[in-house]
Amino acid sequence: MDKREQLITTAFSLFYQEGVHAVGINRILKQSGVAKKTLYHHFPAKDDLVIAVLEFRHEQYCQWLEKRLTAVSPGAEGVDVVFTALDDWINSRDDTLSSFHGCFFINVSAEFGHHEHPAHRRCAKHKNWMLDVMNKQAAATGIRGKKLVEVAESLALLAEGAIVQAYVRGQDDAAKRAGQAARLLLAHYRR
Amino acid sequence: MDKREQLITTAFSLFYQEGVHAVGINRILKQSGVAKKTLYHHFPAKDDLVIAVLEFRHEQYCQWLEKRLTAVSPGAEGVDVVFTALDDWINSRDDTLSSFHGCFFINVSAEFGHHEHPAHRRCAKHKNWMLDVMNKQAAATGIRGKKLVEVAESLALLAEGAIVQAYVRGQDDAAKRAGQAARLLLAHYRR
DNA sequence: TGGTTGGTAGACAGATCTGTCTATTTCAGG
DNA sequence: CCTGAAATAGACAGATCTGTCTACCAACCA
Repeated sequence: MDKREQLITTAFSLFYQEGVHAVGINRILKQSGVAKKTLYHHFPAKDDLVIAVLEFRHEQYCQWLEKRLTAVSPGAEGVDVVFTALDDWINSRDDTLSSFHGCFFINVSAEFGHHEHPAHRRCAKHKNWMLDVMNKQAAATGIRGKKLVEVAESLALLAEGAIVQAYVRGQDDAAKRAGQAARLLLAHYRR
Repeated sequence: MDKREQLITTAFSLFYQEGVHAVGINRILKQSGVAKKTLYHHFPAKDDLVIAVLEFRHEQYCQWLEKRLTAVSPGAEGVDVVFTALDDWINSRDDTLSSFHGCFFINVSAEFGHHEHPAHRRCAKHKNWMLDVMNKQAAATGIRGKKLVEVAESLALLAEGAIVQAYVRGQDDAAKRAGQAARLLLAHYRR
């Protein structure tokens, strides 16, 4: 594996488990077996590594979810797939996305409070993508216009809430509950 | 104001805006005008100050929400009040809870990743309380048994999701959308 | 063959952070 | 009036963290 890639994956696993500010550069170097000079050859500063890690995780997450979505046709069934996927992730039944430690993007947002910070911005972009996924699925059920926006945002809200509840309270059936509510909402909007 | 209290409120405003790990003891001391010895007289270590700050915020938050809830009778109306309260908070129309920077408890959870850590535990406790509020409101509508658990958890999920979306994506109408979905869900469960 | 590129090991500078300690002050209660 | 508790300013120790720099190595390609 490329040294750059090695740094990113090691940094991700440490950042995800312990937080960005709690993990020093030296620990990443030691665990990845990469020299400090090499790190600073690839990244001007730690913050740039953080951005690269966010990019990496986003890519990983997209591929994971989209792969699961290809198994079914878009629409109500797709929405179900999203919530079962979340459920598998939360309960660590799917090892594609490491052991569950909440949403990496929410966690990083919390550490980089200011909205203008590139890291925070990158997190927002991930959440916009998630909303887009919900939008596509909802659109496939035939919902249109203002209702489409409403239902997509509500579905995204439920997904977000499930991840947070599962992380903070350790409630492992949060995604199942969210999926249930999602089905109800979707049925209502389809009338 | 008591020095201890002064430390806690100053620490809260800094922690809330910039994160716990990003704020050093010395900045809290400078801004609050309290001596270092005094801090360590009241708290054995920084972590203990963090716990005290969490306690303070929880108290503040409870009082804020419960005050707003006394204005109406519990039930569907109460649920509405919760979401309008969230909306006012997110859009900083209510200065009881400082300017909106997401949920302090979610943010702190993200920084103290391990579930066994006292700070993380304290955050879970806050979320349990929030669930309890939803439970009481839902119970007042006459819903009982398994359905009560389901609807209360779904409502909590929506509230959580709204706070996160508002924070990470800066979506300021998240609570309105969540309130809308909440009304739908509640109506469905009441049949 | 010789220059460029990517890599290694780790010393080092300089900042910062937590927590301790000294020496001094303020002030309320017995 | 005196004693003890609470507070002050800030030096200091010791750890840690980011980022720089030196000196060296190995591979590749022109």
